[in-house]
Amino acid sequence: MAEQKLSIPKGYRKTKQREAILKVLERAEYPINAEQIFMELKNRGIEISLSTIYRNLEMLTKEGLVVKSYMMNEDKARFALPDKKNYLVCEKCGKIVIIDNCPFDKFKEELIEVHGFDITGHSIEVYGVCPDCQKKG
Amino acid sequence: MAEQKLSIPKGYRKTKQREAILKVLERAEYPINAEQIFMELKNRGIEISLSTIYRNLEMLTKEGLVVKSYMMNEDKARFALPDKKNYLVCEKCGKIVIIDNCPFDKFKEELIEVHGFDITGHSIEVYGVCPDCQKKG
DNA sequence: TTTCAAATGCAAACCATTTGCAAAAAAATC
DNA sequence: GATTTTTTTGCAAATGGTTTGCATTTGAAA
Ligand SMILES: [Mn+2]
Ligand SMILES: [Mn+2]
Ligand SMILES: [Zn+2]
Ligand SMILES: [Zn+2]
Repeated sequence: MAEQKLSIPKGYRKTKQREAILKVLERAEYPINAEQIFMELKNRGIEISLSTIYRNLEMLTKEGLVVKSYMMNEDKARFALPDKKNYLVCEKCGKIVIIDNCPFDKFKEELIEVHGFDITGHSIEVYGVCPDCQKKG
Repeated sequence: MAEQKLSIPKGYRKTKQREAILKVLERAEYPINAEQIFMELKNRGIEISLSTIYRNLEMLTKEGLVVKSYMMNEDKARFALPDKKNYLVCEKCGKIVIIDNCPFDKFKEELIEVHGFDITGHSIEVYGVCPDCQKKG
């Protein structure tokens, strides 16, 4: 179950900004937004602009290395590595807890047992290709 | 399995705009955004402003009558009645199909069987109160 | 009715995100 | 390793969904 090291996708140049963003996402424990990445890098003394962060997040998302998501009562997008895309959010304090095993293989009761959350709701989005589009190739 | 008619929450006034918004949400087959509600009402000759729509959607969401969500590659929020908050989205054409039974009680395979989608991914968000906050009351 | 808080419409403000463009940096080529 | 080519970056300005201030209208209580 070793963490596979992330690398910049083929066809894209290796820049210190790009690598720094990936490193922050790797170390993050849950989805974070562009501004948080910006701050984290600023704290580490790494020069970067917000637009560069946005441009890279867009690229990484398009390439499938990163997953974009939105949370209730937030108007900013969050980004995370795919293994951190399913999570529990506390309505009160905003605490985020990653769900390690795919929720599709579990039940609500089990989530309650494992995390101790009092679950009040959830939202699920499933992506795929509909029958019509499958036919159209 | 009769659809329970939506009504304006206690403490809020009954206005034609408020009722019109609720009616649009009731008739909608899947989550829609503020602009779509605006257009729908305009087509029906109902006078309303976008800000009134936003203000009401915020109130309805806060009161739990409506659920807000975001979709991939869209920078607008969508709103729907709670029974339409779980759905399948086609990555190719954007078609939205409501998942009638709580996905937590099903498996991916069943979704494939029922809807014929080729499922490529999903994201799940669970809301609740964490153990710490439960203790704090 | 009269009264008054709540709701609306309009325009302006907000703010996360995007974009144009010139300069800087990376990879390719010589 | 210098030169050329292409990508990437930074900055500032633009974008666009959403929010907000305020004067006016409306709902419902009295
Ligand atoms: Mn459900
Ligand atoms: Mn926006
Ligand atoms: Zn909490
Ligand atoms: Zn499709």
